[in-house]
Amino acid sequence: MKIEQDYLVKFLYLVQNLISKEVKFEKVEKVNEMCGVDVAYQGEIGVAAAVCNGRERRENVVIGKVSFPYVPGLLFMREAPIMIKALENLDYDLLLVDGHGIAHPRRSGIATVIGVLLNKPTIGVAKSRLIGEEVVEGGITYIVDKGEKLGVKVGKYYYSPGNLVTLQDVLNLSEGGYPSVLREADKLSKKYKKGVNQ
DNA sequence: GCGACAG
DNA sequence: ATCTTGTCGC
Repeated sequence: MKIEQDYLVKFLYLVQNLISKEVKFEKVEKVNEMCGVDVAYQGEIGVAAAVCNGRERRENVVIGKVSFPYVPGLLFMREAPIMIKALENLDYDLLLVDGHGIAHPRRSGIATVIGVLLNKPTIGVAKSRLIGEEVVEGGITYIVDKGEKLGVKVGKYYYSPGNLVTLQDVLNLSEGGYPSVLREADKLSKKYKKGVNQ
């Protein structure tokens, strides 16, 4: 029972290492439609909300039981499934995910996993640091781990590439403060979680 | 062995 | 993430 857990963690680490090798760093072109996704909880029930702001606002809310526990470094196992469901039928040029991208021990945070699985440009936006140190260079605070610049910290938030974007793209986005689509997704998920029980 | 540790 | 009131400040 305990051995199974150890093997599962080892297996998931291997999967993350493979996913990190699939990441592409390319400049994002023409971001007309941007989308943000977040999850709120009411006990074991997760409420995922995706909000997109393009010519017209589009949003999805998915409610379901989330059984995988929160394990630092393995957040994708808990939230990626319901987040991906919330993203169904939505179209966007850039996706913002609540959590880290490559600023992760195995360069495979939830924004990276989702970006590789969906083959979409993604950026991870987190409220706290998972790894690395903050190094200021030329007025910019970078998230550095083992000599690698993995992302930036702007204000109280940490931004890092998920997939199909460059560090410069991340810098440009972060200059705008906390992204409205994420704020909207957060608000929407918390709004719906209240009506879960009754 | 001792901390750190996305949400 | 969530449990939780008021309170200090722009």
